[in-house]
Amino acid sequence: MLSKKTKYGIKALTFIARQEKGTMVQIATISENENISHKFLESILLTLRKSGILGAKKGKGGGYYLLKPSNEIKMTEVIRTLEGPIAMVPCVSLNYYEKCDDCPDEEACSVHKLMIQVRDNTLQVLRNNTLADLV
Amino acid sequence: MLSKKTKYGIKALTFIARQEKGTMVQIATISENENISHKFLESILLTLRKSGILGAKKGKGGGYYLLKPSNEIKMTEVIRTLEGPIAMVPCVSLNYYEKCDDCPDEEACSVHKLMIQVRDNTLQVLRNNTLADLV
DNA sequence: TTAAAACCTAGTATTCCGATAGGGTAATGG
DNA sequence: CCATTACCCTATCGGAATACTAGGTTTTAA
Repeated sequence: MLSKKTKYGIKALTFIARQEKGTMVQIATISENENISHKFLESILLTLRKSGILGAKKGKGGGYYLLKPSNEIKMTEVIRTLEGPIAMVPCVSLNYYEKCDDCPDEEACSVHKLMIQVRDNTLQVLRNNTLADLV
Repeated sequence: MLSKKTKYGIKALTFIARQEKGTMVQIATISENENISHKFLESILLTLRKSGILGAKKGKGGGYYLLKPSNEIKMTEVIRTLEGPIAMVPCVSLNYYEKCDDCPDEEACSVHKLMIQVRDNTLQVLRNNTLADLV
C-alpha cells in the first residue's frame, strides 16, 4: 500500500510541474488546491528538497520549484525518495538489499522467484514515467 | 512491502505443492523445514483453508493438502487472500475499490494514472504465475 | 523592520504487524 | 472408549510505522 506521504508528494510535484517553468510555488497554495494538510505537506516537500528533486527559497515570495525539467524526473527517483524500496521484499531490492533470516537458499525460494518478476515489471513502469507524463 | 504472513503463506503452499499429489502435510513439518513460527503458520494455513485454497483433515495422520492442482492456483488468488488488495492505492483496486477523500476528479489525478499502470503490470505477472511455476 | 515564507525539532494518537499464549474441539488409531 | 494428534479460536502485547500537530527559528523581500 502506498503511503499518504508518497501519494501527497507525487500530487505536489505534479502541481508544481504544471506551473510555468521556474515559478515559485508555496506550500499553502499546494495544500489548498490538493487538499493536503499544510504541516504534513511541509515535511514532505522538505524531504524532496533534501533529496535534490526540489529547490526552495525562503522568505517573502519564496517557495518550491523543480530543479530539473519535469521530463527528466523519473518516478523511480520520486518513489524511492518518499516510499523507500520499490521491491516488495528486501531480498529482491536493488537499492536496499537485505538477506532473509529464514531462506537458506535464496535462489530456491519461491517468494524470491515471484517477487523478482513483480519488481522488474514495476520498475519498468516507473522508469518509463516521468513527472511530465503525469501532468 | 509484503507482509510476513503472505511470504510464509506462499512458502508453505509451495512446500505442500512439492509433495506428491494428495499427501497430507502437517503444520509442524512445514514449520521446521521453512523456519516459520508454528503458531503463526497455523493461523496462516487456516486463512488459506477458509478461502478454499487448502483442504484440511483432522486427527492422527491429518494435515493440509491442495484442493486444486497446483497449476490451477493463480498467485493473484493467493496474494488477495493473504495480503489483500494488489493495487497500491484503493482508488485503482479492482476488488477493493474505494474513492479517495481528496481528489475531486479521479481521472485527472496523477497518482491514479501512474498506479493503474503499476497495477496492470503486477496483475499480469501474478496471473501468469501459478503455484506450479514456483515449485 | 516587519511580514511572509521555508526550516527544524519534537511529540503524539492511532493503527498495524508479527508473534505468543492458552485453551477448545474434533477426528483418528488402537 | 480413550488417548493422541492436529485443527480451531480468542485474546493479548510490544514494537514499529503512519499521519499528523505544535511551536519555535531562520531567511528574505518590500
